[in-house]
Amino acid sequence: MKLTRRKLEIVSTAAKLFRKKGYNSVSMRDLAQALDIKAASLYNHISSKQEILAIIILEVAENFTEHINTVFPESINSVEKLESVIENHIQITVEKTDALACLNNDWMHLEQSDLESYLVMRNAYEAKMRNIIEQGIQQKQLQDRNIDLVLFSLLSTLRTLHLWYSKNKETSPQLMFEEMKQNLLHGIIR
Amino acid sequence: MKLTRRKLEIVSTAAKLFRKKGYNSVSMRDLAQALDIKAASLYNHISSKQEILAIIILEVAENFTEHINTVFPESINSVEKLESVIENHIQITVEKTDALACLNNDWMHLEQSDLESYLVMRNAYEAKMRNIIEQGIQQKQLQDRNIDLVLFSLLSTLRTLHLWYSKNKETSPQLMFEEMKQNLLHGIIR
DNA sequence: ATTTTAAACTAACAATTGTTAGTTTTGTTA
DNA sequence: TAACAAAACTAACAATTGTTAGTTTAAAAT
Repeated sequence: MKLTRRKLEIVSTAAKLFRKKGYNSVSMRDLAQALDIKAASLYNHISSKQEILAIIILEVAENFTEHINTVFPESINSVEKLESVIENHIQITVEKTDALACLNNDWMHLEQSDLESYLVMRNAYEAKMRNIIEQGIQQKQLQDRNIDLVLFSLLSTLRTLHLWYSKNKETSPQLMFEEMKQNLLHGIIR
Repeated sequence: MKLTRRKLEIVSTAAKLFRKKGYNSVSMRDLAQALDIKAASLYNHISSKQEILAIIILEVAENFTEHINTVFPESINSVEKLESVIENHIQITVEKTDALACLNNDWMHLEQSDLESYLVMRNAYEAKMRNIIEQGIQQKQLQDRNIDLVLFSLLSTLRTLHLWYSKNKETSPQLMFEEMKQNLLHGIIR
């Protein structure tokens, strides 16, 4: 089934609902009501509830994958790479807030090959981030710390930034970028 | 209903399951099966599924509340206060991993007065953290940044540290504390 | 004007949900 | 041993779940 305009409406409405209550707490009747139609009518456009979740999550996951691949092979220094990653996370946070929240909260409800695809992408992403950090430590641009905890410190904040943004939508991406670069890379102590 | 030993077994088993799949994806039959009894037997010990969730979440929330109240009035400097908060988050992460994950993922499925209690505690906690950061900026111990984003940068990582810890259970709390203090307060750049 | 297509509808299904009622088993105390 | 309490059981309930079949309506193409 291809992505018609109506199907995209369904998917983005679903993302909004899934985000608030979680995939399993939103029934097809809830979703239909939000679109002012009956539940059965949804099946003219989508093949299953699962398909909706997969579309939402895999699209964002692919965005992350694409970006990390553009930044990875270049020989710019690792701090610039990290800045580019931060910028990308902010952009996705701003442009695809609901879908990003779904990815974070409901990825474990994906099934079979979709779950598989997601995990492959996530693992590859983290491995590449890890490489950037390792490179930074080797080149003495980053502090010599526990790599996994550095990686987690960065990603945990970047991945959940949508929680902050949804309550502060007036904030410009530029400001968020400058502030987060400081907080994450330089810390908060004077 | 008071907390007997059996009831605690039920609650902690539930926390483990809720954590993996989310509150609404764990049925009372799932929970019963994990305890090797029938679903109806659970009701000899608990009054509802909701009660289980409330016990899990409110207990952890009270732990955080108690700690921030011990650290708040003292006149130690704000960086030491932040270090104490970090230490407390790590301790709860290590000692109550499952319950903490439930709190993070499923608080929105609390109902009525339990949801109210949770939100009151969470708001109070964030307000006190905010005060500490404000004090730190005034006293020139912290960088003069967007306070809300500084607050979020700290809390987002501390709140989700259980995700890292559950895959790295051999790590000592001491090491985690030292590394996270560095990452969060001093940043990662050399 | 007629046909075709898209997208809604009603009605129903089988499965699963949290929970209750009433009963039996188990282990402890009188 | 008899009595009691704790904790399991079986059976069932009403509500909700995702989904299907078949039908009607509205819009677009011929």
